[in-house]
Amino acid sequence: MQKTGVEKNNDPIAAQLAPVGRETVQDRVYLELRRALVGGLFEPSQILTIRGLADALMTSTMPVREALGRLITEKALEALPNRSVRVPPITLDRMDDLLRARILIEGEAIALAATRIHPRQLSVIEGTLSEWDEMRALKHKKDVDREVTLNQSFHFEIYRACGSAVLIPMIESLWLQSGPCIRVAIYAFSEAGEVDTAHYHRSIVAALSRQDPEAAREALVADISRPFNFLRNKLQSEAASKGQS
Amino acid sequence: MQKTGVEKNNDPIAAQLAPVGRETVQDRVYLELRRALVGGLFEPSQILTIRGLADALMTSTMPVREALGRLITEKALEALPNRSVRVPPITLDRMDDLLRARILIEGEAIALAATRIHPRQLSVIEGTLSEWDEMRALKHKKDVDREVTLNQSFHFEIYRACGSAVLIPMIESLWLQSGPCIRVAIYAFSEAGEVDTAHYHRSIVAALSRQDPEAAREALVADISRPFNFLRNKLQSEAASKGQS
DNA sequence: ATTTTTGATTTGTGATCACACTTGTATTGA
DNA sequence: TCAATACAAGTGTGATCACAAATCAAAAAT
Repeated sequence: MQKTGVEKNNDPIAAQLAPVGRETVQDRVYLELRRALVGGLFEPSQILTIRGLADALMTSTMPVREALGRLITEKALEALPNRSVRVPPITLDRMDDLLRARILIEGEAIALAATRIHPRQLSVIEGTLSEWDEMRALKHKKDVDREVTLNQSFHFEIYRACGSAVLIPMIESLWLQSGPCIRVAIYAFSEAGEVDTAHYHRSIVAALSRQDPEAAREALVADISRPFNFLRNKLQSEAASKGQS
Repeated sequence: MQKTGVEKNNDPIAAQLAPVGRETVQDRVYLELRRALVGGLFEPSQILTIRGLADALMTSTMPVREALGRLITEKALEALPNRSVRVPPITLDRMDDLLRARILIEGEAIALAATRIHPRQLSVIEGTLSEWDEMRALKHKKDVDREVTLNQSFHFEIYRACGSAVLIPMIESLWLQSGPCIRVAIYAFSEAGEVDTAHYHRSIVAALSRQDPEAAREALVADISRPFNFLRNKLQSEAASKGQS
C-alpha cells in the first residue's frame, strides 16, 4: 500500500471518526484577532501589545507576534514608528478610500457571481436571509455580534460564487480594514432607529436570481455605501460642532 | 523641551547627519524575499525552507519565519498542508484570474491618476522612460533584472499619483502574485525577439499628459495583458503538444 | 511651580532550545 | 526482487531567555 501522508482508512470503526484537524495555535490566534477586528471589538487607535494579547488568549508571545505581523501586512493593523501596533484610526479620507475600493472590487465580484451562481448556492443564501429575519423578529435588537456575523456570511456566500481565488482574499482584507468603521456605524444605526437593512439584501438576491449583473452591482453598492455615508455625515457634523466651539 | 522620542536636532553639525534608519532584520528579510519573488528568482512550485533561507540570508530562523508568514497571507507564497511553503505553481485559470484582477484594479488606479497627476510627477515618469531607453540602447538585452526593476518603478510611480492608500498595497500584492509568471514571460520575450514594449509605455504617458483617464486605462490594459497573453499561448501550445504525444 | 533627570517597568526583537511531525534512506522480511 | 519496517536527518512550531529601546513615575534641580 502506498503510504502518502495520512492514509484513507475504510474500517467500519474508523469510518465514524472525524478528522482531528491540525490547525496551529498561530492560526487560532490569527482567526480570533480577525474576528475581533471585523466585529469591532477593538476601538480605532487602540494600541495592542504582544504580551497583553498573549495573556488574554492564554498562549505565549510567539503565535501572537506572528499573527500581528500578518494582520499588519494586510493593513488590518498599523505599525507605528515606535514599533508598537495599533488598530488604524478612522479618518474621512480613509473611509472614502475604502468605500471606493470596496465598490470597485466587491461590485465586480458580485457582477461575476451573478453570471455564474448556481441555484443551490442561491437557496443557501436565501436561507441565510430568513435566519436573519427570524433573529430580527425574536430579539428585537441588541445582538450586534450575530448581526455582523450574518451580514458577513451573507456577503461572502455570494462572493464565493464569483470563483476568483484572487478577488476574495482582497475583499477579506477590505472588510478587515473597514471593520472598525462598520461597527461604529452599526451602533449608530441601532441608536438612530434602524432603517430597513433587509430591503437591500432582498434586492440583491432578486437581481442574483434574475442573473442580472448590473442590477446586483447597483444593489450591492447601495448596501455597502449606507453605513459609510451615515458615518461620514456623523463625523462631519461632529467636526463642524467642534469647530465652532 | 518636550522629549517625544528622537528629538529633532538643529545643530549645524547634526544637520549634516542623515537619519540612520532603524529597519529590523525581519523587514530586510521580507523586502529581500519580495524582491526575489517579483524578480522571479524563485521558480514556481519551488519549496522554501525556513532554515535554508536563514542560512542564505545569514540570519537566524526567527526573522525568516515571520517574513514567510507575511508573504503567505498576501498569497505571494503558499502554505502546503504538510506545513511546508512553496512559491505557487502557475496554472491557466490562476493566470486569467490574476490578469482580470490586475486590469480591474490597476486600470482604476491609473484612471484616477490621470485626473490627479501633477506635471512634476509626469516629468519624473518620463525620466524613468528615457533612462530605460538608454539602457536598452547600450546593453542590447540580457539585463532582465534591471528591466523588471525599471518597469516596476515606472508603473508604481504612476499608481502613487492616484493617491489611494488602499489600492496601492493591493496592486503590490498582485504584482507579488504574478511575479513568477511575468519573469517567465519576459524570458520568453527575450528569446522570441522582443516586441516594441516601449510603445505601450509611451502611449500611457501620452494619455496621462492629456489627462485622459479612459485612454490611459486602455493603454495600461494592453501593456499588462501582453505578457499574460504570450504566456497563455505558450502554455496552451505546450499542453497541446503534450496531449498528443 | 515647572522642568530635568534618574531609575524602574514595560515592550518588541532576535536567538536558542525542545518537541512533534515529516521525509528520505537503509535494513529487514517475504 | 519488491514491499514493509525501522532508523536517521530534516523541518515547522511554540516556549523561553537576553537585550535594547521605549514608556512611565518619582525625585531632584532650577
